[in-house]
Amino acid sequence: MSRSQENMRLTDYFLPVLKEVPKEAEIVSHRLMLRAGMVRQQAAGLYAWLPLGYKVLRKIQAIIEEEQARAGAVEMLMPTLQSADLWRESGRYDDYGKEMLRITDRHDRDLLFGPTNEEMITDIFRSFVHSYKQLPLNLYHIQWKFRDEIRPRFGTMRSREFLMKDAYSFDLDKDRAEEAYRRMFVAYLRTYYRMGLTAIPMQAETGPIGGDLSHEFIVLADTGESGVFCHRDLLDKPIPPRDTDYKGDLSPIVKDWTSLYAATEDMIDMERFEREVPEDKRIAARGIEVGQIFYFGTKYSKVMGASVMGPDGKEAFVHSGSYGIGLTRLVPAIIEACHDDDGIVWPVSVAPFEVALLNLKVSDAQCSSVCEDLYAGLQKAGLDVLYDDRQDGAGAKFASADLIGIPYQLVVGPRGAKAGEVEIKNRKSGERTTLPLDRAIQTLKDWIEPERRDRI
RNA sequence: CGGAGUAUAGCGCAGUCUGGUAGCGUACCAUGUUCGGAACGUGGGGGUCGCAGGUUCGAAUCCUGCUACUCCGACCA
Repeated sequence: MSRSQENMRLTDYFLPVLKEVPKEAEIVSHRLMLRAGMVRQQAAGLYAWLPLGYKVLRKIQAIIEEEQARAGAVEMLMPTLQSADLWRESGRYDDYGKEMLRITDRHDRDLLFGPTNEEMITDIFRSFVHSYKQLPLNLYHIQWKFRDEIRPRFGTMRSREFLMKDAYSFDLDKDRAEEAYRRMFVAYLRTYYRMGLTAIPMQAETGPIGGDLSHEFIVLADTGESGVFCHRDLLDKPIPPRDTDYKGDLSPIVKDWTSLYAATEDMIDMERFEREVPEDKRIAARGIEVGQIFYFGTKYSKVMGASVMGPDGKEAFVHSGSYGIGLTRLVPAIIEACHDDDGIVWPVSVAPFEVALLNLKVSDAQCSSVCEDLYAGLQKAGLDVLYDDRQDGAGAKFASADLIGIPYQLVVGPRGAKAGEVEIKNRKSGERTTLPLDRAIQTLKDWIEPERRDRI
C-alpha cells in the first residue's frame, strides 16, 4: 500500500488561495475550501476540484480502499451513465423522481446519470455468479454520482455531482448477509478513525433504497444537517485494530457499539433515549452524515432474478446490502471538525501535504541553500512536503500555510540558517520548537509517522 | 417547488433612488526599497456593468422579458 508522494514547490504548483471570501459561501468548510484554493464552483452543485482539494480527496480515497480491502471488499468501476431499462426492471425508474437526471442519447434511448448502482451491480452479479461457492462477495466502486437536488448547498457537502464509494454485498442467506453487514460496520469505524474523525453509528431509516437494517455514520459538528441524540461514551469507544479478524465473528464489536443508544432525529425515541441514557451522558447535538450502510435482503435479487444454487441443490435469491461513503462530503466534514480562526487544521492522515517548508527569505543565498537541502532530505525521508519557495514575505507564507492547514511548518529564516537552526510549528497546537538543522528531518519523521494512523 | 434576494475587473464592494466619459480595495504586471505573521513607494494592464428588447440626444442607472447564482422552508450520500 503506497502513499501518494507528490512533493511540490509552490512556484510550480497551482494554489489559488483567496484573501477574501466569495459571498456565496455560508458554512466554514465551504469558505475554507474556496479560500484554500481546493475547489471552484462551476454551476449550482457542481465543483471543480483544484489540485490541493483533489489531493485530499485522493488521500481519503486511499484510506477507504485500504480498509475496504481489509474487510474483503473488491474494487471495480462501473460507468456513470446507466440504461433506463435496468431501472425499469427494478421499478425504480418511475419511483426515483426528479432527483434522477434522465438523459436521451442520439438514438433516442433513455439513459440516466446514476444516483446509485444497486441495479447495475445486481445485473453484473446475475450474469456471472450462479453458485453459493462464489459467495460471500462484496464488490464496490468509487465513482461520481449525480442527484439533481432541489437545492444544493454548503459547497461539496450537498452537491449535485458527488464522489461516492458504494459497496454491495451478496450472500446466500440473511445470517451470512448480516456478517457482511458487520464487516462493513467495522471497516467504517476504522475508516473514519483513520481520517481523524469520530463517527458514531446510529440507527437510520432505510429511505428509498429500502431494507430493514441500517446505520448512518455521523460526525458531530454544529453545522451538521441532522439532529442527533446519543450516549456520550460512544465518543471514546476503542476502534477495532488493524488485525481484526474479518473472517471471524464480529458481532461482539457491533454489539458493543450498538448497545449504547444513538439515533438521528428522524428515528429518535425520546422515551427510550431518556430511559437508557443517564442524564449526564446524554448528547443532543448536530451531525453530518458521512456514510450509511443497509441490509436490504432480496429486494433487488428477486425482481432482477439474481439467484445462486445452494449446497442443498436449491436455487435461492441472494441477500444483499449496500454500503456508501460520500468522499466529496467527507472533505468538508473533516474541515468542519478540524479548523480554527486561521484556517484548516488537517489531520496528518488526510492532509494534502504533511510538511510546509517555509523559506522566509528566498533572496538570502544561505537561507535558500538550507531550504533546498531540507527539501531534498524531507523527500528522501518519505515525507509529503510542500516547499514555499515564493518570493513573498514571511507573513504571507505563514498565513497561507495556516490557511491550507498543513500539519507541520518547517520554518527557515536567514537568521536561523546562519546559526544552523530551524523552527517547527505545529499547526494544531501552535507550538513552536527550535532545533538544530541536522535534527529537523528526523524529528518531523518521528512526529508525523505515528499520526498517519496507517499502522493502527 | 413556495418565499426572499443578488448579478458592475479574478475576489470583495461603491456607483443605480436623482440618466451625462465606470470607480475603490485587493489580486495581477514592471520597478525600487523591504524581508519572522498577508510590507511600502512609483508606474501600468484589465470590465460588451448577467442576457435580450424598449424608452431617450444619451442607459450600469428608467421599463419589459429572460437567465444564472445565493439565502429561508419542504427533500436528501
